[in-house]
Amino acid sequence: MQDFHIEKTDKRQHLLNIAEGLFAKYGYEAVSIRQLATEAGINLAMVSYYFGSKEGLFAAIIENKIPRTRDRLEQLAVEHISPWEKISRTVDIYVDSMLSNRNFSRVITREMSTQQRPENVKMIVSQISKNLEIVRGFIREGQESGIFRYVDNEMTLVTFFGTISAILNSGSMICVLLDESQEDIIMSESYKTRVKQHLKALLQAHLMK
Amino acid sequence: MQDFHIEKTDKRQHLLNIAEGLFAKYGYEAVSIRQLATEAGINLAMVSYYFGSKEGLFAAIIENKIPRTRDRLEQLAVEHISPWEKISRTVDIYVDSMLSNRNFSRVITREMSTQQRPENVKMIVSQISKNLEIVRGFIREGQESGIFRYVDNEMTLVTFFGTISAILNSGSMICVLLDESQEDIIMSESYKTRVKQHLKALLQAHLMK
DNA sequence: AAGTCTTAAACAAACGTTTGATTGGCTTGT
DNA sequence: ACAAGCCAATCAAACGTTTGTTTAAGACTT
Repeated sequence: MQDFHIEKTDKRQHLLNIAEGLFAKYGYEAVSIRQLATEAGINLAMVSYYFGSKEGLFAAIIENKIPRTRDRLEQLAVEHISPWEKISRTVDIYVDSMLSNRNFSRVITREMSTQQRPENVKMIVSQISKNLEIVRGFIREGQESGIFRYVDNEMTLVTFFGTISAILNSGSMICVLLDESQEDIIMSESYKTRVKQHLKALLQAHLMK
Repeated sequence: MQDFHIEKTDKRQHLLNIAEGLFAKYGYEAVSIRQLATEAGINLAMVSYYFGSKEGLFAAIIENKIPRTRDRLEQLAVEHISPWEKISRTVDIYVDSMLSNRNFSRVITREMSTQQRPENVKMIVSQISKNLEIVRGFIREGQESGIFRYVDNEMTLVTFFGTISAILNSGSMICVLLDESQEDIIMSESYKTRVKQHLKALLQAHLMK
């Protein structure tokens, strides 16, 4: 069921995509190089040839795809809109990017919950924490201008990311909760809208005076 | 660094505890039977002797420790207290049980996010969803008696569990966020209190009219 | 003495990685 | 223009480890 007509230059990227999907589904250790090679339609030696090692492949997935969310947040930071509007747009940005790059987000989440490859964790944390700092800035802004309550800002951020992570990582649980049979409902546009609406309502009630 | 004076009858349980910790830390596939045996101070053949296989050991961890949260929730359900009081006590129950059984909760979370052993996922989901049903009942109760808003109930539950899961699984992220150096701050009693307070404030603002 | 527990050793299978041969396109010297 | 040389890409095969599991003999308990 795989594509045997892969463009030469895209072969490497094709392998990266396949690997991302398999790692997201089964976890790093559970996916063998042979499985990767078979599903990507290449020889297993090519993995080492391209990336040096299995770990090299994994690192490449992370490095090549650290989301470009930062740019969008920084752009948001300098706009002349209300703090609440910034929070609201932050919800849009994160739900869109994490649910659109579902596999990647799951790989990242699982890597963070493991203490196996600390250098990876450090790198991811350093990236994400910069984003968190920006969002925390939005909350503070609202508080200093008197329209937000003084809540537990850090825990509020945890709730924000925790909600999205839960949606990404507990697909089968969500399906039972929503009485849905198919898991890919999570990817649908209407579902994204629902998640956004919920997070906005939640944060508005929590933050706004 | 291991205990060489293990009570005979507790040897099996000791292995279960060690395994739970290692699986939580590194993930199922990344932990070998040899590593398990060494850290538990037993012969590696004992794992198969006790549990038949590595998967058997894993299943035993799950089966022997499906949290007794249900009993506490069901007891809560029949008490004559306000719906909000029930939600508030639910927060206490879940934060206590999940943060006190941190390793177990992490094993469960990771198992759910994987599509490796579907029978395990099914079992876990069926257990948890019963609990969710009870909590959802509390929310409905509040809505029908007119003191709760009609929010997105399912998403609210996702936020509830997502927040606690994020705390359990993203320890290093949280530490950066809180400017803490040591990870075991998460286990401290004062931290538990903080999580509870946050969740209660959040849910109150979200739910109460 | 019987039966349970414990052990070191061995097992096949699967793992990530390396090797050496082969290919095919590109440059180079004439 | 064309053979020679080169280099990156690709492959099947084999490498040495490590994996989970089994075995068969020994030790301990009752």
